[in-house]
Amino acid sequence: MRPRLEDVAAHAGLSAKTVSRVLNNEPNVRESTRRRVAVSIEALDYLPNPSARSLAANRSFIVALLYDNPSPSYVMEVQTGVLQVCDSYSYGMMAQPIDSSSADLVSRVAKLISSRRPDGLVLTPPITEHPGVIAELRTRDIPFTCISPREPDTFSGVALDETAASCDMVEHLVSLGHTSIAHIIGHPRHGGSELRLKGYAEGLARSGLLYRESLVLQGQFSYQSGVECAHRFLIAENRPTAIFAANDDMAAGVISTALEMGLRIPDDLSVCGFDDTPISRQVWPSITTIHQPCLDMGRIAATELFKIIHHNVKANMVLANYSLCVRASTGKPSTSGR
Amino acid sequence: MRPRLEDVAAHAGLSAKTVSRVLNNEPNVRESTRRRVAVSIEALDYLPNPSARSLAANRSFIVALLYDNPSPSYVMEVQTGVLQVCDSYSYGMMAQPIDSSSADLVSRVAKLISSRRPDGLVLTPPITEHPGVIAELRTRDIPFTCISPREPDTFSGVALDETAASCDMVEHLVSLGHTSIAHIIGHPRHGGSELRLKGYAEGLARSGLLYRESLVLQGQFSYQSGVECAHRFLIAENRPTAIFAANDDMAAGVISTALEMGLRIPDDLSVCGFDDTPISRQVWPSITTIHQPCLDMGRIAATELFKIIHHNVKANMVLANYSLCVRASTGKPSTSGR
DNA sequence: CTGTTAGCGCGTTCAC
DNA sequence: GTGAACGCGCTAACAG
Repeated sequence: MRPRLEDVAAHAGLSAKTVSRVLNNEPNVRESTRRRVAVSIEALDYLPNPSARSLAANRSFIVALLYDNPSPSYVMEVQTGVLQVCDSYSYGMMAQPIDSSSADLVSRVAKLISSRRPDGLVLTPPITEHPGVIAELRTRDIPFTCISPREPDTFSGVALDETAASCDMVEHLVSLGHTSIAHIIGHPRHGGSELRLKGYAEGLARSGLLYRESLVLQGQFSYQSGVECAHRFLIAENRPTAIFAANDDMAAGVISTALEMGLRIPDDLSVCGFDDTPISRQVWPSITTIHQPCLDMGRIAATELFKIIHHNVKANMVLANYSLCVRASTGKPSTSGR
Repeated sequence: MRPRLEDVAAHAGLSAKTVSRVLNNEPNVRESTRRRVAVSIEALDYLPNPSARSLAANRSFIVALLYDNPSPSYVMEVQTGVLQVCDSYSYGMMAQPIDSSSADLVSRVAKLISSRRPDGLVLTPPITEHPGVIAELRTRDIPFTCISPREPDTFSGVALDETAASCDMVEHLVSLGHTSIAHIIGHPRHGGSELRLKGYAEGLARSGLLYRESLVLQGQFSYQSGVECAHRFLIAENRPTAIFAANDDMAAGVISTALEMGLRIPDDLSVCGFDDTPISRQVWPSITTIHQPCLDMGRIAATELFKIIHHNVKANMVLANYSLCVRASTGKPSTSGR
């Protein structure tokens, strides 16, 4: 059988409680005692039983990551980041995919919490948008942090200045000489879509360009929606010289459509995306995009969460850094063209 | 406070043990009693405390998914499948990324098992290849199943007939008229690479074509390795008319390189991949590939695992179905060309 | 078929 | 600074 706390205590010639104190980094233990315990733990190869700990302490030592995102790379990166931090706190992480459009989302989340009893949650878009879920968590007073919520001011966690990033992207296009820049909006239920659209508009304004309805279409963040919107833009009389899609998947759709139509990228059309997902590096030409540090964001969200769980400190909303990745899909508009 | 088992028992006018029996679907309970318990559980909105259950039953009710795979979509799909099955058994799942090339892999796995104490494990490539890990699990007598192990006969879990699939792919190319078909091998530490190479060779043999060393290069499953191998193939005197990459990422690299060089796909070069990952649908032209049902494979691996954990039944090696997805990147070789 | 007793391994309360 | 007794909520072994 495995050694128990009691065995460690016997080995060290101490009481179980003292060993427990050492294990949980509690104060009021002499440093020399601490050492003796550490030696015995090592000697017996002792590891605490998580169930017993949880039962007695009335905590699960588990964090839940809630997601409902079609992008596997996004979820994987965030998950990896959260896991890293959880590991460092000897916490477990449970990945919880959940259909955020289902009518009984709130009761599902409630059930999930009741059955698994996580000590805290990390929420990702678009679950961060759901007022019912937020209300439920706040009512139950269960710690949580958000990644990229629509209104960062009212949450703890991490966000990106997506508006500024989009603005930068537009200015990049303008600096290349583009004046007819189209935008494909992201999924309507993701706060990011709105912020990126806002940044697009701001970028135009700053450059003295007009925001034109005809140059903006609603997408869904999916490759297919990129294809469809691109088609509509590109068969138009006066097609834009650049298309800024609100994410990389849609940008890839734009590229496919353009190539299919025989256009050259970036000579006939510049294309850019957002997120810096693997696809932006794996299509030809490679896509100019905004790097979103998902791994870091997962780490930060978890770190902020542990401030609440562990240190009983108030968590903050941290702003992560983005960067513009200029690649092969953007260039000067051809003077000939059209 | 939450209701406990005892409260349910009191409400139903029964003993705690009887309620416990119902909860765990044990036999020797009258059907009418079962109903009474169910009613009380419903009435009190009772949910068992997982820690207490685990402690008393000496089981964690948790399954661990071990992975070390660069493809986020692969891991996500498998994870989703495993999660679905775990949910249906009221089990939790812990995702456990682990560096399979680290020297102390075995001790890491051992530690992971000792600290989290999962009731079973699902192993994915390339961890399935590691004899030390397998030995450790067998020594500890902890249930596990494998997804796509190199030698399916000696494991339980799920596999694909990757050799047959590769063979089919080659025959597809041959049927289009190709006679000069190159292959890019996958990562050397993945069993699949070997099987796919074998299928490539078989496909050639069946079609009466010669296996030529000069038409086979070692890749790494990465986009970049696809780019490099493609370059070497395409600058050759007698370049192949088709390149079969052992996965989609490498195929995407081949496509980029070919387009960069001004080749038309599939007119000047046919390209195909393996896995049917999202990228195969999101590049232009879309990639002909083999569909690997990762979600199902995750489900199957978990289902087989629960045969051992729950039913104490022997698990099997299940063969999942693949299918050939013919898309836009393969076609007849142009008679003009070259 | 059902109930009783004991204990899983740890943290908490309070005493010293 | 340290220790003893108790209880967390549930299941196992046995009795009936």
